[in-house]
Amino acid sequence: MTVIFSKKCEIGLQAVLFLSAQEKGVMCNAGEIADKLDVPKEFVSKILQTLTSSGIIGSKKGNNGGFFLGQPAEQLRLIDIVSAIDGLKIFHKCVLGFAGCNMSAPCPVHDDWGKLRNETYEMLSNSSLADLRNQTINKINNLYKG
Amino acid sequence: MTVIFSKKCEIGLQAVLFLSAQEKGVMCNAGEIADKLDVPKEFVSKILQTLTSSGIIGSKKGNNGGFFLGQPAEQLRLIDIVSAIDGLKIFHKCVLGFAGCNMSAPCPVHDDWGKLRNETYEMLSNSSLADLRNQTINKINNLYKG
DNA sequence: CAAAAATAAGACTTTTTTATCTTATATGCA
DNA sequence: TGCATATAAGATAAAAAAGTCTTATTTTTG
Repeated sequence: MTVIFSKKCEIGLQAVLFLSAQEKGVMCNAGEIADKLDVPKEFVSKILQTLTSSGIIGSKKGNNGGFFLGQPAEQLRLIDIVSAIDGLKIFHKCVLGFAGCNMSAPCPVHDDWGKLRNETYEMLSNSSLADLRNQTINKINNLYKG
Repeated sequence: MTVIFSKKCEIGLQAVLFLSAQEKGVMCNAGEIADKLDVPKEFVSKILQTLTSSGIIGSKKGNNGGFFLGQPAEQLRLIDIVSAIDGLKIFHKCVLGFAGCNMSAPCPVHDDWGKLRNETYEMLSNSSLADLRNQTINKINNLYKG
């Protein structure tokens, strides 16, 4: 079980962070990304296709091709990747799973979770990939391969 | 996709809250709970078995049997149900899915998520089902059946 | 122009999760 | 005692998610 995001989304987030840590203009192929993140190449490849079609990353076919950020790092946020892969439903659903959870019929943690959910959303949307770059580079350079 | 908890866990939480909203000594059978929560009887029944074996709820077989809280509502917390069904791993994993995420190699949201994760844990563990009772009763009386 | 290397696309397989079915066992009551 | 009605338990089925494979297409380079 993942924490909040699906496996696909986690890998998508990691892959885009990986790309954002590269020097501008540098392209990475699927094999390289898969190797660094320690996930199957075909799987990461498929996820990157999704992100390509939504414009978050760009791709170039053929020899010496690969993937790269599709927009300036200043304009990309983690929430954009989440939105493209898992969608934003989790930011509107009751954490206890009650179907009709709203202000007039709130679940016992409705307000508490509402606050935490908003803060989670902010965590993913208030910083651009450019803002996160130093931490991202540090993480990418210390990837753990078990 | 669920928010944080598996479907089983969500239904387990809802079912236990449902039981905690009953008058003391009142027993509910699986059919009744399934009907109110709008989920299959056999599914809720199976989840209740898990919770029975972990002592969170009690059960009585036979005619007029059913399920009931296995401990005083003052001693039960939402985190106990989560722990019994999904486990507590999600409170130790990186939200972006990085394998070796720790203080010396933190992901770009390591600290932010750490704080939110702790507050989520507190949300689920600082109140007993007794503390939540009024809100729970209100919710149970306003269950939405789509 | 041909070969090599890369992504694109979609079919397919496997694994996990969710849901259902069946049989056994326990309880209460006529 | 026998029947109706519960849960218990485990097998099975269905659905969803994760992962793999194959073929097509594109691009660079010799």
